[in-house]
Amino acid sequence: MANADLMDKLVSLAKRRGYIFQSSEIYGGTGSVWDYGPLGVELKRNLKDLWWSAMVHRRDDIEGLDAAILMHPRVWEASGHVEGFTDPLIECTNCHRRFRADHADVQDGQCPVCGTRDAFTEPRMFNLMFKTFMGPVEDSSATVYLRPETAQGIFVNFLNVQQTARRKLPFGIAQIGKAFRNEITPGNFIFRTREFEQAEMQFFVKPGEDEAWFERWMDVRMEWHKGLGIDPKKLRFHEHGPDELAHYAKKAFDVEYEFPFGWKEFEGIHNRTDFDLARHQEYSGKRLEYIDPVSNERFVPYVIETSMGVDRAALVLLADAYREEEVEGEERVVLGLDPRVAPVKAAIFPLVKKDGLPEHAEKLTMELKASGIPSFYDAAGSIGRRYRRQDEAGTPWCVTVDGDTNEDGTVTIRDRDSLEQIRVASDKVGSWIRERLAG
RNA sequence: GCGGGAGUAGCUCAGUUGGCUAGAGCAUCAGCCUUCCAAGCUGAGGGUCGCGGGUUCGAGUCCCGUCUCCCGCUCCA
Repeated sequence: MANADLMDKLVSLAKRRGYIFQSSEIYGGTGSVWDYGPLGVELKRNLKDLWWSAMVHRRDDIEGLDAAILMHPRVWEASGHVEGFTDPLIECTNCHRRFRADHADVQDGQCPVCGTRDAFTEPRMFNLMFKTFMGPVEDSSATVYLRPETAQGIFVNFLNVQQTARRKLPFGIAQIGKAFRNEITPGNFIFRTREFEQAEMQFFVKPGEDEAWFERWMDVRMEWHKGLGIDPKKLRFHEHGPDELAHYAKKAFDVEYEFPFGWKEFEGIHNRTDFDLARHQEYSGKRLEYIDPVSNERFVPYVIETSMGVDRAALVLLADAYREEEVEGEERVVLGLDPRVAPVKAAIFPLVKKDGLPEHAEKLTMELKASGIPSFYDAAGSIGRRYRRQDEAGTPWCVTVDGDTNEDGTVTIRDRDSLEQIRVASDKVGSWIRERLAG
């Protein structure tokens, strides 16, 4: 399958099945903003819940946080985003390429691409931060930014969390939330969007221990991704060279996935050193030091950051799960999602619409839903058609109520991937599914 | 923002030099049929042809404007 086609098919399937819609579609759509539909929101929630479980609930060294999107404007001066996120760009009026005006290769007035001299436009400032106004009056004194990263909410709360949670180093603070960037070049579906969600963890360590923790978090995060069933051959690390490093980072590794449009980052692991805390200390005038309770040593901690793009990770799951295959001469489209992230866990069918089978199947559906297993009842069309619908939606198990159910109380559970069918007592379906979700 | 491409049903598209009430396949829904992998039959719903203006007896089609999307231009989660 051609890769370009794969993205088109993914976008199409995502819309057809209710995973992802373009924002404000009835008005013609809004570029690079997407809405998650009934199935998409479940996928994304499952993904975030798994992350939170792994990073917060199942660890004893990380606290959670949910900081506000709007922050004091000075935060972004301290963080370097007011300066670092503003690029003076010039454009060659001959070939229409754009360049950073402060880069050396355009200082002589010659376009490095087409060679035309003195054909540049005046520099224009592109700030990647969204601005809005705090309060009813649109006055510059009330200008605030939509956060371009969630991390700063963690840094400004470092002492609050450390003290209230009575934490000793090393420990981390985790948070999931929206961030906003006025990207010049958004695109590739939900890969680069102007509104996006991050799942971030900032791990505070003693300076000198940062290198070792960096390595450990690289391992932890890569193992986590593999644990979601993502094809290991399509996962790799990419180390940032000196030119690529963000203004806050001393060392950075990307977790990359081989998307249909190439290897691209969907999580970053950064050694942010003491840059952020030190800058906030400087700009706020407040001490942001950690005092070691044993040695009474004072220092500004170093920070190891793991920052996952939730939307990108969702795209990884979708792209990795998508496959087309043949079953008995017929083509089927399957979203082979891990059952833990699959929006619907079980679809319940009456084999035929008579003999009380629909009533039995509806009752079973409600019982499963009541027990917390997202389930879906479907009686429309042939059994094969219903299997195909669920394959495409990513549902791992289909449960069919048939004539034998009336005799012995068993139903057929059909596995999406192996296509194996087994008989299970109707009242044991819930526990059968729960076992597999846990394992 | 600049260059290029494109807007007709949920999706993929057709629609002649302007000319009947804008069509097809798939999908969806209802009914029939059907005892485990997209069978079949009958029927239904769904479109102000992106939007606005103009030319014309008549515009999906021609003209002008406008909006939006997609692709490319050191952006990073």
